[in-house]
Amino acid sequence: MQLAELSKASEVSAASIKFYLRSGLLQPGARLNPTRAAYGPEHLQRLRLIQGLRHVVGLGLREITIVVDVLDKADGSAEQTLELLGVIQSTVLKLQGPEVHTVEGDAVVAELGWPDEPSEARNALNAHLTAMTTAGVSLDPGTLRTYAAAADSIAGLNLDITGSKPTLDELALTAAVGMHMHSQLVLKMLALAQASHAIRRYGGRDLLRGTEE
Amino acid sequence: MQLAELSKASEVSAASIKFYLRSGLLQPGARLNPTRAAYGPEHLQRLRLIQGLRHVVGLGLREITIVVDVLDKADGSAEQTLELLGVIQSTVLKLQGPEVHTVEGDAVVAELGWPDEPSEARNALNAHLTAMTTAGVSLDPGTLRTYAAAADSIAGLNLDITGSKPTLDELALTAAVGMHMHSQLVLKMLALAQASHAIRRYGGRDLLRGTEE
DNA sequence: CTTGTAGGATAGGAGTACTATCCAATGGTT
DNA sequence: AACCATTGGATAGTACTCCTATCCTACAAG
Repeated sequence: MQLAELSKASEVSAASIKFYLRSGLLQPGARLNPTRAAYGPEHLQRLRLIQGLRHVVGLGLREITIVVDVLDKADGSAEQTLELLGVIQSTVLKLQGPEVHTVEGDAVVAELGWPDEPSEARNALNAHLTAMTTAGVSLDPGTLRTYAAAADSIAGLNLDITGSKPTLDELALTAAVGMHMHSQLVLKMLALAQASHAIRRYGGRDLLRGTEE
Repeated sequence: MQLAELSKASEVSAASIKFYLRSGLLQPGARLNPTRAAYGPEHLQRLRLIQGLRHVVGLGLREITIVVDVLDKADGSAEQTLELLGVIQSTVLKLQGPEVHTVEGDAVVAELGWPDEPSEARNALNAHLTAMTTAGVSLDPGTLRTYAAAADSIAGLNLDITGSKPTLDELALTAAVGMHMHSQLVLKMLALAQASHAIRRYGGRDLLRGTEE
């Protein structure tokens, strides 16, 4: 498979593929001669990963680069898979900061029997809980526990699916897209709940059809 | 309050305030004479709304413009408050599309006794459920119901807080920030859950501390 | 009457993600 | 063996967003 074919198969323009090659997002193909290179299915998969992270999850190229760099170093061992998931999480969460602790966060971890170890994700949760309190966004412990329980079951399912020996690219994509989709689902659910409560409270009829500009 | 003071109070540079004025995000101040204008608390609040939508929720200026345009037309009546909430939701959800229906979505609405009316939010939920199915992201009905119940209680609290006659700017900010914060909370919870499951499964110790590049 | 700051307008800059163009080498076709 | 479209590599340019810097004039306080 050469560039033009790869472009057609992936629905990414040849110019963009070249750009990704230059940016290091895509590994160079096997060189056939000084002016030709062959690409394989792994390149197609990588392009799918890039497109998914870019357009579904909404990551920037710099963040995607971080993920693919780990992918390119990984060999599929358990350790590296774990590290990969960690990097994906850090990247999707877009967070790095000092270690933070919250009683609520620790309570959730203890309650669900999650391993009590520091991680980027745990820190992100604690930092976010702090931020929510600071911003004055209400959150009762029951809701937090509800989220945690839901997350617990989803995470199990997610890893089950991705556990059937997919490529690391697929694992990465599934993990990132899954987290993002669920998070967005909650956003939409909240909007609908808010709309529903608002209709009850303010008693509108069909005022929520949107902007009819 | 003149420009310099407003800038100091809001922590937004004078140049940016001028830019927002030009963009119509901020109403012009009361003109004292051809080269001077006075700004009031409402301008400060508007700036806080802009900053929150911009940097917390991550909206673009075009989207923020849509929200403030509605705010500037609204008078605080129930109808307009409802419309405002609808616009905020449409904007935060970044969605417009054809009407979609899903059995799961309808089931949730029926189950929680939400008003069975079409809305942007409801459509967004249905569209998203469809997208999740298409993307192969697993979601069992129990989890969906869990989210819905959580959203239901949060929405109630949210409107209670915002119900104590705040300004419309505050209402808008609270609604948008609240939705976004909860959605991000779930994202972080999912990451932590996934990390925890992965540690159990792949048996790492402290491999999730992140990218130690 | 001077001087400094406000406010307005215009242009410029930084970041991101491509996209278009050019070019020499090549390989398939004739 | 000659030809010509294509490939891949490199460079520069584009489109968009969100500001930021500069310049200018008027006015208000001293």
